[in-house]
Amino acid sequence: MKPDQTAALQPTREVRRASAQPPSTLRDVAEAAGVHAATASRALNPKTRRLVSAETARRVMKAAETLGYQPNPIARSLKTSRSRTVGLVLPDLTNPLFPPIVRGIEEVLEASGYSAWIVNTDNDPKREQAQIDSLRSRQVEGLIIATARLDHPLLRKLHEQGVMMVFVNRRVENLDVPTVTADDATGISLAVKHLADLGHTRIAHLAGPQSTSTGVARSRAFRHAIRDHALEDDPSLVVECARWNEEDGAGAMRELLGRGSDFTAVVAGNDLIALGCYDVFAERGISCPADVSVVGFNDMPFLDKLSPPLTTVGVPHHDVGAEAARMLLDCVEEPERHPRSVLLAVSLVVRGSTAPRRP
Amino acid sequence: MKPDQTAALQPTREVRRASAQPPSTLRDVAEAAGVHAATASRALNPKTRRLVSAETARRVMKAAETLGYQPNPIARSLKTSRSRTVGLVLPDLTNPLFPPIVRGIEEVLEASGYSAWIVNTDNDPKREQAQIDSLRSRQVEGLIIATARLDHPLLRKLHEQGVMMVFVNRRVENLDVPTVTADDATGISLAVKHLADLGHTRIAHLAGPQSTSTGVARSRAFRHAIRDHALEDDPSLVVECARWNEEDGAGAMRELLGRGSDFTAVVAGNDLIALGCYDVFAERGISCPADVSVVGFNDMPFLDKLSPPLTTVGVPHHDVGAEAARMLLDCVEEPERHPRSVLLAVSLVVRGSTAPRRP
DNA sequence: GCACTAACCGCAAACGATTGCGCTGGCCAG
DNA sequence: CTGGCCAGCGCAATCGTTTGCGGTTAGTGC
Repeated sequence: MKPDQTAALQPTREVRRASAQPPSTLRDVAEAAGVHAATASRALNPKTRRLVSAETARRVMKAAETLGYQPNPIARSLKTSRSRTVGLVLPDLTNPLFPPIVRGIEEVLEASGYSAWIVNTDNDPKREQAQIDSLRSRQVEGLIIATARLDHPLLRKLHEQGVMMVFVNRRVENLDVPTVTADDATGISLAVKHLADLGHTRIAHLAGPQSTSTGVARSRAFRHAIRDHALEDDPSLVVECARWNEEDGAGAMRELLGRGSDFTAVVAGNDLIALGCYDVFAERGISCPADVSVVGFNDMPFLDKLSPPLTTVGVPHHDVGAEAARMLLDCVEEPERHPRSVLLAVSLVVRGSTAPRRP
Repeated sequence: MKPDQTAALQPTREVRRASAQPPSTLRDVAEAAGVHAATASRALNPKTRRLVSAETARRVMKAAETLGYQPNPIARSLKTSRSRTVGLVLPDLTNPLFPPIVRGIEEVLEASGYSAWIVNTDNDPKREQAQIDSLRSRQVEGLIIATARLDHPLLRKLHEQGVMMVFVNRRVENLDVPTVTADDATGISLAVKHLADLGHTRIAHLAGPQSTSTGVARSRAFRHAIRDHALEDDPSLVVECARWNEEDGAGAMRELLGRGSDFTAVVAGNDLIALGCYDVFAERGISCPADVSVVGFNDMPFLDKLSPPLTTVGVPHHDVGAEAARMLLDCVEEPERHPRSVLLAVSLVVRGSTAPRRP
């Protein structure tokens, strides 16, 4: 090991290019202002500034300004065990559902001087454990979790340990953690009403995983809506997908067709499941919406360009993220506050995949 | 300020829930093994393990094991000014092009014990500057940059300062920085050949921003391909988009139609620009591919479900990311190595948006 | 003129790891 | 028997901040 005192980004390549002088430290500022580092620290922090005289505060701040001083977050974290950082735990960034949420989160975090560490779990509990461990060792001050399952021992344990968390989209059973979700129930109800208004009476449901709160909320809402509109309540018309993706959506649709019970419309657990239906329709020469109407859930990007454009339930992803971030920051600021949860309003986005029932 | 020595994630809420004992430190391990912290440090690090006797090394490692010791990355970074972290600078995570690249990057980083910090710049130089500053202050060991413009003073300066970087998708003019891109030239050439084979002779090009290397590479390749196939080389058939998005794609298509020069096919700078064309076609009752064929670039997700499914050139996004990460790690490991660049092979993905020219 | 207080500021100890250097003891050669 | 060497380990400094505590100064009341 040769001694290498250069900062991380300064390469060891010998006398490489222009100087790149090392960033100035608090000591530099203090020296420039003719005070002790401790005083400089207090002068720079608004919360402690009243502990130093106005005059020295001014001098220190000017020195910091001219030196272009930027506090070293690493050193600060080490001392304070805070990091102005939160962890963001996603199943898979590749799902177009998440980027808008991420943007919403980052927007409000940034306004408060925080930032987010994004990790993917691929729905693998081992990975999830490892990623969360890694986040915690980096001193994140809280977690925004998008991977919750109804039965989720890891999250339960974290909560017992007092880890600050908020859930997005899904929640854990009997766990009193702030959650922000779309209003699944009215979303589904809007969808069913829309189909009922179009004359459909035998409506199928490709439910999301019943291991997730969202999956059960939506399928429960589906049953209720069916009864409310006095439509045909046939258990053989609902099939569950093991995962929220196209593949399982397609599988469920094949299963449904295989059962032979007829239907003229389907409400899918989410947009990806709906896309799975599209695949099967293409396979089997079924026409949408002529033969069967489909409605999705989420209104993920580019659905309007599909063939046919997918009718779906629009949820304000950006707001979901923003709200979650706000709640997490609230928790961090005043941990005693009782957890609230918020339900965001949704709206039906009618496009081309739904049509009146063929007479 | 009340004294708060609890770790970041342990709440101040009084005696909240189960204990959540503080994570064990190197000293704890050392004590348990009956050695000094320095020795424990050496024993735990494979590179320095030969400095301690095999026996003590064993004892220390066992102690670490039973205590569940996890080194504190913050403290380590502070001391070593390394972080096992790289920065990932994107224009906008919401662009479906990026998530697969991100996954590729994370995959190889993870294998080497690194992880990535993702930031968005929204194509705003101020934000870019701020975000990169923030990354650097967090001691990232290198940057993967997806926001390069041909003329990019900030990146040029960073390179002069010796900051480790690799570019993805785009490069900076006259800057000798490792880059991984798709093979734009053959991609465009495949597209043009495909259209020529279908009988098209007047082919338009909606070029990407000429401020980006990718934009100029693709439009240059377009001109060459046109000449190679002896097609009509009419300057009024190419219009430039200011940004790589649907909106500007639509604008460019309107401009093109406004010019009145006729054409039967268009190769778009990327998929989003192509989607912009779809919008305008819908507006004006133009039929694709009957009236005009369209080919995109990138093969972003879900294009196969569009109406019509978009013919495009497929680029291995995941590999782009993986390769970039590998190169960055190489740079970090041996900074003297001369920068290589890699060009990844592309392939034409023929779908429904291209058809033989109408007689 | 003295005691007392408040306002300011510096000292030094942390936070948890890494690392140059120096000390110890055992071993071997002369 | 002595000197030298080396392996193995501990000491202490260090990274850049934050913060409890104690010391100095000036100001006030009597």
